[in-house]
Formats: sequence, C-alpha cells, structure tokens
Amino acid sequence: MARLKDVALLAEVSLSVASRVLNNDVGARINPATRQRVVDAAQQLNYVPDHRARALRLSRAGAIALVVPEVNNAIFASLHAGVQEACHERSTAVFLSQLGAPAEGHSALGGIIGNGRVDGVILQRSEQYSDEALRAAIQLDVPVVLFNSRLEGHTGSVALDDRASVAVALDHVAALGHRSVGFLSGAAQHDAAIRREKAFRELTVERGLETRDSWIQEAGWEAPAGAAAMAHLLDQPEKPTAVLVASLNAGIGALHSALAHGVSVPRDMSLMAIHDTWLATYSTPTLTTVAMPMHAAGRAAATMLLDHVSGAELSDIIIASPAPELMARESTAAPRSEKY
Amino acid sequence: MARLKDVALLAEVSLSVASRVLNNDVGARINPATRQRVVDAAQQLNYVPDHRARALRLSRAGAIALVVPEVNNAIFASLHAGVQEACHERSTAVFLSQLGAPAEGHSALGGIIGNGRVDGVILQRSEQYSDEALRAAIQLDVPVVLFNSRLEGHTGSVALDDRASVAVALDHVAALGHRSVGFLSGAAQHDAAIRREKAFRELTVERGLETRDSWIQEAGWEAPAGAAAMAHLLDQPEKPTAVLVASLNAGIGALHSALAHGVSVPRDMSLMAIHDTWLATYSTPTLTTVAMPMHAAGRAAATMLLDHVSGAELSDIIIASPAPELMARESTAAPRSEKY
DNA sequence: TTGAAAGCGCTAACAG
DNA sequence: CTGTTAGCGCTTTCAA
Repeated sequence: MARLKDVALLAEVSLSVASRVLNNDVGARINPATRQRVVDAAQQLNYVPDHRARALRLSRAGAIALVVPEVNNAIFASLHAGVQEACHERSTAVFLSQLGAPAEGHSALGGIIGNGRVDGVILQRSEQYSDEALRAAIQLDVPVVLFNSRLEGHTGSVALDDRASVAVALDHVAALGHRSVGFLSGAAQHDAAIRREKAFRELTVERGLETRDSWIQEAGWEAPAGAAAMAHLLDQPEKPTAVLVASLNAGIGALHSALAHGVSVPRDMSLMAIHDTWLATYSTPTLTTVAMPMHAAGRAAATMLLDHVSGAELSDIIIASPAPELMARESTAAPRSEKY
Repeated sequence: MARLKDVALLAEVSLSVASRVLNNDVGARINPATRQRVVDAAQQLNYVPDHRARALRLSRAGAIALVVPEVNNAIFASLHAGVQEACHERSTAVFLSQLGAPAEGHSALGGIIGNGRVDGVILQRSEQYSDEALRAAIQLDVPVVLFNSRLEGHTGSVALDDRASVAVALDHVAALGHRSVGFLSGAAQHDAAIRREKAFRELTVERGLETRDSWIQEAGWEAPAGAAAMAHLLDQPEKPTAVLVASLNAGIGALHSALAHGVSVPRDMSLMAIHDTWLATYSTPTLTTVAMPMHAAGRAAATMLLDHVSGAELSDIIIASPAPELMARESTAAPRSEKY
C-alpha cells in the first residue's frame, strides 16, 4: 500500500506539497513541473489516500448512513438509488443499515453510526417507533434527516406528498364509477400513516365517496398486516367496492387475503396500493398502484444532508415533483354493480 | 464529545491507564479502585471512543461490507441477519452495499470498501459477472469471502448445498407422482447456477424422472427472467408436469407467466422454487419452496472473515446444516393425468 | 513556491 | 501498578 510519504519521496518533494497537489488545494501556488512530478508519482504508485487518517485529520468520515426499517423492502430500492446518486457526485459513500424495533434501537443506531463512522444519517422511521422512541434514537452526534416523518422540535426532513398520492388513487376509482371505498392504513404511531389516513377521510368527503370507520383498518407496512386488515374488512356485513392500501407490501398481503376469502379482484373489489415496485407487476392480478417519487426524495435527502455537513441549514421539505403517478393495472375496474 | 483525555483527567489517571481499563486489557494489572474511577468517569462523561482514531491506530476499521447484487431481494434478509448476528458478537459493524453490473463494478467496489473503510468483504456475486469480471472486482486490499460462488485460485467461500436443494424438490414432486420435470435455471455464467443445473440433470436420471434440454431454460434470478423462461417453456409442444425454478423471485415471475398463459397451477403444472421468503406465502397460489440455510451461511461467512482478520486462514466451505427444507404449499400437487 | 512541524485521538511499547 | 512517549497517515498553519 503506497503512502503519501512514498509519493513525496518519489516525486522528490515534501509531504505538504504532495498533499496539496493531490487535494487540488486551490490557494496553493505550485510549480507546474513539481505538480506534474507529484501526479505522476501518485499514478505510478497507484496511490489511494488512507481513509482512516483522512477521517481523523479532517473530522469527516466521507460517508453517510441510510437507515431503513426493512432493508429488503423493494420500496426502498429507488430511494436508495437516489441517495447513492447524490452521494456519489459528492464522493461520499453510503452505508445501508437496518433498524428494527426500538428495543434494539438506541444502542444499535449508536453502534452503527456513532463515533464518527458517518457524517450524517438519513433515517426512515420504523412504524414501531413512537415519537419518544424515535426522539431517543436520534440523539446522536451527527445530523439526522428524517425520511417521510416529522418530529416536533426536529428540523431536517424530506416527506412525500401523501395527500396527493391518496387523491390520485381516489380519482382513479371515482372515475371508474366506484362510490364506496375503504382504506388499509399504516401504523397509527407513524405520522406519515396518520397523514395518509387524514387525507383519505377528507378527500373521500370532497369527492362525495362513501366510507366508514369500519372500512378504515390499521394495517402496517408489511404483507401479514395487510392480510389481517383485509380479513377484518371482509368481516364487515357491508363492504366497499374499492380499497386503497397505504403501502405496497401490505397491498400484496391484502390481495392474497381477499383472494383466499373468495373475493374476486377486481370483479368483486378493486384494490390499489401506494408505492410501486416490481411486485405489483408480478402478482395475479397485477396491482394498480400510485408510484411515488422515491428517487427524487432520496436525492433530496442526501443533498440536504451533505449541504448541511458543509455548513448549510437543515430544513423540512416535501417532494411534490414528480407528482404521484397512477399505475393502472388489473386490480382495478368498474364496480360490478355498475350497469352500463 | 468527551475524549479519552477528559476521562483520564476526571479519573486522575494517565491516558494509558484509561485506555487499558476501557479496552479491558487482559495483561494489565490495574488497581481495582483505579479501574473503578476510570469506569465511573467514562460513564459520567458518556465517553465513546473515537472510531477514526482507533481505526488509524489499530489499522482496523471494525467493520465489514456485505455486498449483494440486489439489496432489495428478500432472499438476502436472513443472510444479512446471520452476518449481522456474528458481527455483532465481535463488535463489528456491517455495511450493506449493492454491486450491480461489472461496468460500475470495479471502481464502485473500490470506492465503497477501499482505503481501509472496512476490514473485509462478503461478496454475493451478481449473475452478470463473468469469472474474469469477478476476479477483477475482488482485487482489493482486503480479504474477500465469496458467498455461494467459487473462483479458481481464490480461497475463501461459503456455499450452499445446491445439490441437496434440488434433491429435496425432486423428491417432493416424484412422491406426488410426477414423471416429467423442467428446470428454470440461473445465469450460465454463475457457478452456483451451473451446480444446480448439473445436479438437476443428474438427479432426474437417478430418480428415473424424464426431462429434456428444451425443458431446461436459463432464467436468471429475478422475476422478469423467470417469466420469460416460463414463456419459452410453455412454447414447447410437450411440457413437463412439474417445474423447478432455481431462485424464488424468478419463481414468482414464472408463476405469473404461467397463470397469464392460462396454465392452472398446480392443476396443469406444479411449480417450485429454491429459497424461501415471505413472498412465497403471499402469492396465489402460495409457492412450494426449498428453504436454504441462509442465516447459517451468513454467520459462517462472517465468522470466517473475522477469524481471518484475526489471523486464521480462509477456506472453502459448504453449509450442509441445517439441510435444505421443503416448504410444501399450494403450487405443487399430484399431476392431473395421474388417476387413482 | 516549498518545507518543517504540530497534532487529530488513540494504543502499545517501554520505563519507572 | 502507573505514567511517558512515540507514532498510525494525513492536512495545515507557519516560516523560509
């Protein structure tokens, strides 16, 4: 492993000159010939700066952490890609970590990202976190940007336009002729889930769509929760003709549950979910979804974080563009009772 | 941020004593009272060692990277968990990274894990990598343990018992009464795919099951490839009554494709896949799979890597236990033509 | 335009 | 049993 010392030696300059050349130090007036010698030497020795020493000296890790509740959830694929992209442009590495329930939470987060391993964190809140647990978990020595979650007293968040996503879905089923619609929401602890449910209640009224408390079931984000919520909904004596699920994996669970109960989708019931991944095109029937701008959100979160590390202020923003987009597939159709 | 210096000052000891106490230096004889003072001081100041300084001094990053082709593939969930578990026990952080096609490969791997950011890498080969591309990508300054792949001249790998997994699946359909079986394999470049296909060809013969070259289609690991391979298979004038898919996501794609072509599963065709994730229980019909010991494999890979960092030799091992386990679900049944 | 030297925070000889 | 000291490899004043 070539050290800076070796480069300096080969180029016959001092350490400091070598360092300044290799860092493109702007204020440094270096003789072009000298500069060239250093560059050549570095090239020849295949020099790569030692990351640890740099980090120590600069008090900068050159890396950030992206922390999500479930690494394997495909929803995060494009979020991750967006973060990577923005960080790559700024020569920053991205570490992906999983942070589940609060129990393992506090110490785990500290262990992963504490002590200067990273310069900042983008945190996607697990639905198991209460506000208090979340607050405790982010008491770190590094800046935290929350993804699609806000916290009283914490500045630094990037949120999706939850209301718009619900509107897109409701417009779709309304246009298909549905008059009654149910909602399988996220966990009540999660502010994004609360926002989506609130939007659902308000927007159904606005559109003159019928809904009921018993048609609004708490589901959570993953398939088992979605399946259970759908089962509850199907227990009701009267059911809506269309159902919106707050998250895709829960939607997959809800679809399975509906089919297992003998409900034909979309003949008996239209089904939609928020978020779009490859899964939606490989279920049978394929699932109508609302694609959210996860890539842009990832970019925005990473950019905000890196700017902050360089001195800028954190802020709370909503990603309104690109707008949530309807991906119409087989799981939605005109309600059976509608005769034309 | 409290430094070791502050702890030493508060405890009224020298830096070295503080360091030795806090590192539980075994050979160090420290007065219990002194030790206690240091521990108390550290506690009181909420001291956390600076990771960068430690890494520099020890030439150890205290972290490893787990590199997979597709972070969001649920197959890796338990692999990841196993790695995490083993690393946690050794106070090592795990960074999860994605490494796709070779183009972005070499530099990407270097950027992620080069320069002392991690002490080693567990690498799950992407099926897009040829042996040469893989060899180029792992020319690093850190040890690499390959997961479920081997490379001529490279020591350090943990593989699954591919042959056993195929055997379990074939035994299952043979017991159900099937006599003809097809196989949607992985990419031909990938040695694990080659092993599974070889095992398939040999074991069908052993069991007296019929198969044909045209029933063995290259599929790859993800859903689109599985769907395409199934479409090809269904193009054949004669078809097997049972099909094994080499990987779960491809199996989901194959299932979708079969249903879309009007093939009823399992009535017209039984379908199985290797690897088990939540997806298999939320498709309709649910998918019969062979669960592989991914958790154990993850533990083994991490343990081997960390042992190596501490001086032990790398080796090439196969995880034979727990053995591949059949998860019988709805997608397999007795063939229709079998009359009882 | 270049070099010498200090020191980031920590650990590990080596002395007491 | 405890303290002093020399760096790990790098960047950055400060001086020449």
